[in-house]
Amino acid sequence: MTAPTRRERLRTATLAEIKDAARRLLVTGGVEAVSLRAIARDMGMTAPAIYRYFPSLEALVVALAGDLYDELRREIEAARDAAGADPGDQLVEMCRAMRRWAVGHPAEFTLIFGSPAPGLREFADQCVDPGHPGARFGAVFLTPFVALTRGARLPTPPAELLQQRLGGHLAPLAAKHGDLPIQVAYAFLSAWTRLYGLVAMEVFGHLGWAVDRPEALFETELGTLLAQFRSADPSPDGVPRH
Amino acid sequence: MTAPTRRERLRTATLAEIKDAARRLLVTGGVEAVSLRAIARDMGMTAPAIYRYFPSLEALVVALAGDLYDELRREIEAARDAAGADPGDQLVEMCRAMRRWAVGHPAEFTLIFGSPAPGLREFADQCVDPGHPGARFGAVFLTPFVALTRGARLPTPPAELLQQRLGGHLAPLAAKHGDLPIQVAYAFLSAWTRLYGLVAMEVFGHLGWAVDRPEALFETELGTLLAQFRSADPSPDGVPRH
DNA sequence: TCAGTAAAGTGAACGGCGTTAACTATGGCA
DNA sequence: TGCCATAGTTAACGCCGTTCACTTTACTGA
Repeated sequence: MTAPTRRERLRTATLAEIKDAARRLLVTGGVEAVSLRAIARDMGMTAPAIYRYFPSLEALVVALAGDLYDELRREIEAARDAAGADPGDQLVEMCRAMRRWAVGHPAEFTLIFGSPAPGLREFADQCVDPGHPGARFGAVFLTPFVALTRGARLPTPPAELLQQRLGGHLAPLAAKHGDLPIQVAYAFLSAWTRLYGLVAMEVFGHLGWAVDRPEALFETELGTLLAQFRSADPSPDGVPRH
Repeated sequence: MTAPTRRERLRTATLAEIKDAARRLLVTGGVEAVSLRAIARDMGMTAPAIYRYFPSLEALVVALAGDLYDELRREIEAARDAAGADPGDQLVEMCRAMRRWAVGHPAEFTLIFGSPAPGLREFADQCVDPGHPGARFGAVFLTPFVALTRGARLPTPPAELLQQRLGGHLAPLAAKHGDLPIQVAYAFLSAWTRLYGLVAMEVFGHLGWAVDRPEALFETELGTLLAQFRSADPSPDGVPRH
């Protein structure tokens, strides 16, 4: 690990400046406002110069998306670390941090979790690789979820039924976490899609027809969701009651 | 209601042709492939001519989105009508029709349910108006859901708690369906966000890290979802509790 | 029937975009 | 000192939405 040369320092500084400008444009005008010419204008440069740093606008946007995954993950890790030792508390605070970040950074959330802009479809597909920023993001949720559900009777169909219906189709997940019981895997997926659906609908403006303060719905849903998984309250027959 | 003149007939025909071409471009290249010039090329026209029919490209895309809502609604109504009289069966088939349409028409689904393209944010906001295509779409689900949950003990927090947490924030929904018990309203919203999350994640490619056949997950989730609402466990007097 | 008019469509132009190609300046190294 | 990879420039091509001035076409009323 030798010290970076002057050239290298300049290069990484310019690279960061490009991504900063791109982020600024993303925030103020959405992904369609991110253009090479606008970035270059912001930096006092000309557009073709950016091709020394990224092979295309799409590649730049993909790199930005990777950074955003990492930023969101760090945010959620911080919420987890501030929540104490109970995995249920940790998950609640992580979900809240997720929504808080999404609502506070709608353009960024849209970029990584919305309908994929050109080039981001491939980025999402590569998420099976454990080193992918999205995969590392997801793994953060999995650990406390496993701890929470350990020993709990999960509100899912019985394992045999899941195995029959779903067993052969969880290959991507099993490749990374082969030791996951199928009930836990299914419960995790179910919870994740619920969380995603709620947050995404709010950020995309698809809840306005029903709710005028989505946070209230989120908190309610978070409460019922967690109640289903708390090991203190195992439901006797798999159907949650209140 | 007089017969349409020849001019009017030509006009509506051209209008339909424009939307057809736009739809074709949407399907093959996503919303960013829909351009006035490409549409005009497809029709053997020049781009400015389209301004006789739409004030802008955005307006054209919004009109297309409205048509798509109607198309999806008709598809789902057909599935309901083919499912017999049981509201549970109806809902299952409607959800399946929803996913089938979404997976079969990813670009169209993305346009109306994805992160909003320019101009579609406002379109989504106007969804509070009952005449809005999106509102009419949603209403189709509500009717059998209310029938299904009538007399059932819903797997939600008790009505008092919901009233306290959520009561004041369902104004948009209450404006159209003021007679809806809060437990039913909340259960409907919860179920809808679950369905949305699952289908959207599949269509947007955000499930590839976990599942290689999303339909299996969808069917499993649909089963557990419906099991929660089937009136197999009605309150003793057949009257909804709230 | 025919003049007048409103609608439909054209062509040129403006400024924006991604991208490529040819070219210039410059920092770092043998 | 001389070389050369690197970073940056300008010019250009072909897209794009949109506007404007213009022409063509179809309908209407006297």
